[in-house]
Amino acid sequence: MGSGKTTSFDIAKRAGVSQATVSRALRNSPLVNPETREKVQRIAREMNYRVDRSAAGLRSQRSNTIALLFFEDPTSDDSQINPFFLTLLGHITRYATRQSYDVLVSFQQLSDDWLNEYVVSNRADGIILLGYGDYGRISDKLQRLREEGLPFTIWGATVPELEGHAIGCDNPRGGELATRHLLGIGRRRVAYIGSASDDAPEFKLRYQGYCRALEKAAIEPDPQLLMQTDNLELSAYDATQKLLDSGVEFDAIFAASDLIAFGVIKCLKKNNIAIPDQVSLVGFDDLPAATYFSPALTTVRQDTRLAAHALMGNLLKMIEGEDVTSPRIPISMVVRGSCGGRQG
Amino acid sequence: MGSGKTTSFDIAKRAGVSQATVSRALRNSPLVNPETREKVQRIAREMNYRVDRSAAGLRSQRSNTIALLFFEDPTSDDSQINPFFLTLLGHITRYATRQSYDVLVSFQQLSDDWLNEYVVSNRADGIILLGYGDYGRISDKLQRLREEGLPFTIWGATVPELEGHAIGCDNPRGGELATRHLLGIGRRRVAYIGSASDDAPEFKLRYQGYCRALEKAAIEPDPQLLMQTDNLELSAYDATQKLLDSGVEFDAIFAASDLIAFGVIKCLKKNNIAIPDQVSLVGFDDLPAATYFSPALTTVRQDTRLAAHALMGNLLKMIEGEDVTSPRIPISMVVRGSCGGRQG
DNA sequence: CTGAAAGCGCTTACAG
DNA sequence: CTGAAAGCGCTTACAG
Repeated sequence: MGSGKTTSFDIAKRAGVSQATVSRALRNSPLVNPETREKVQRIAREMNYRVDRSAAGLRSQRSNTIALLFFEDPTSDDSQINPFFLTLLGHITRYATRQSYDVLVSFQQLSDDWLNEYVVSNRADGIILLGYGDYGRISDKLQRLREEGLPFTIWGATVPELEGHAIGCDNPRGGELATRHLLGIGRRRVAYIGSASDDAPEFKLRYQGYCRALEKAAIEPDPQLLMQTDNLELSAYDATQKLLDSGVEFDAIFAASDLIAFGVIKCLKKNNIAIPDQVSLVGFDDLPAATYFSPALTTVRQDTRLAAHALMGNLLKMIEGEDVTSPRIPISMVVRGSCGGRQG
Repeated sequence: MGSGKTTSFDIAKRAGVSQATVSRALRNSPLVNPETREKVQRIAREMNYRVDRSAAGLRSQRSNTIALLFFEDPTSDDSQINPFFLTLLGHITRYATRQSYDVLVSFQQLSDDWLNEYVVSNRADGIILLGYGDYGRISDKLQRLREEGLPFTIWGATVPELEGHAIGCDNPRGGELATRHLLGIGRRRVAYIGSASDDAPEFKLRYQGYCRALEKAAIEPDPQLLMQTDNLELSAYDATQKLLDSGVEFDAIFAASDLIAFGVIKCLKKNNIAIPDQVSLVGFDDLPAATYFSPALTTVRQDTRLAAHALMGNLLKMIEGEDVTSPRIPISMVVRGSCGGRQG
């Protein structure tokens, strides 16, 4: 037995072939004779042999690993990850496993040097970036990554500069659908709670969709009905309170995300404002928790499974050196009780 | 410049030292002269150099990576991961980063061969197992891992056979606290919804705590008030309906987890049973979503940060060959509106 | 279809 | 404190 770990040489000796043949057989190379392959694989199984990933990675210059980086808002405490990205994590990981890729997970600050940290060190063949962040601050980095040809995809607004890299849903249409739904049940004073700035492109696009729906209904967007907030439940709670305190009248709210909608609901309840009787509400994301409230939250669903597959699919193509384009991830309205109207 | 990637030899040439010295300097070896170290590190920074992880891993036989394996219930669809473990994921990942470890995430079936897959292949130096599973089916595997000396920790009941490996909270005390709280506000017919079988040791322990609290109050546990269900919202919904249909009277429910409590709430609401007026409810875990319901859920909180640190801390000790013991993770009651009584 | 050989880029005894 | 050398366990031209 010896004391060392089992290597491909041990398998080779036992199988009566060369070590190179063992390597080929285990990787199902078509070069190797089927019978030889079977024999080698059987012996490898019997000896509980596993290819050493470090050795394979060093020689082939491929880690067969992708890094999944979550951007953290430094303002949020460290306990909560945005549930939307967590759903993505599940789909991405399963998809990766099916493609024989490992997934490395890490939380990063926007300012960190993840650019080199992962790909240059051969820890990962490519990276997926997740998180609503201050895009302005990372766009330089993304351009550099792009120029250096490092494979990466990112969840966000599908801007032309990041064609193929950026994957997102049709945010303007989502915003328009949500707002049109509120108008369709007779609401006229629809507030928007969420970001509408360049720092958060996807939210800005949702806001633009909101404006478009209003304009199509011949309603002028009222700046007093725009309450900017970042994507946190607590911030949304405060923003809602501010809207209430302003005394501006409104009969509906389009929350730019479900997380924001949750903060809105808590604040309206606190102020004894009835949903949907006094105020109708639509969110965005369709988090599992959207059904926990009474009434349950009407929201815009993004297809997270397709999103995950696009993020991984494009990344793997880039790793293979293929060309990619940015798909638009489908969205759909999920009507529950928080709007009232036709659905009661 | 050349076309190849930057290696430690390139740094060595530029710094006028040997490649071995570069290696030492970058790893902050005390063997190297401070000035030499500074110089080497500066040049490495300038050249954007990163140590190749595969090469380092191959040579040192250390991956500096831990694998985080989630057991999936094959019955659940692939979208939802138990939020409790997701919280653990966050804490574990951050802790690992601070210790310069990478975290590999994967979803596994209980039956998979993760035993060899990760550690033997040198993909990870140790593994953390997460998931309420059918312990009976993996206890053999865990014993084998243990005998082979492969480093692993697991979230679960702290049984003597897995001393040091298993990390869990004081489940019996949690069950007892929850039940005592319900008795304290005057409830006498307390149902238990959740598993009470050997397949799910932590839930069984919570059930035992429930029984103990009842017995201390001179109440005989009523088998009719025990509704077994696995740890899914939908299953819990069905179990609650079954309890209702049975016609057995009850004035309180101890749900073995928050996820189960969520299913209970939905079912009680559907049946127009008022919480807490007609039925008081306590959960277990204190998921973020516990505050989304009206009334908010009273529950038993587990300190997930300490849990994560214990899982990682013990694992790292095992990797270093040190001895470990299983700590008990602290719990506490979080009283919200779902019980009524003193807190209203 | 198979084998002998080279070499991926490090870390770590060993020697000084 | 530093350097020359070995070697970790593979994959992959190259030759047959």
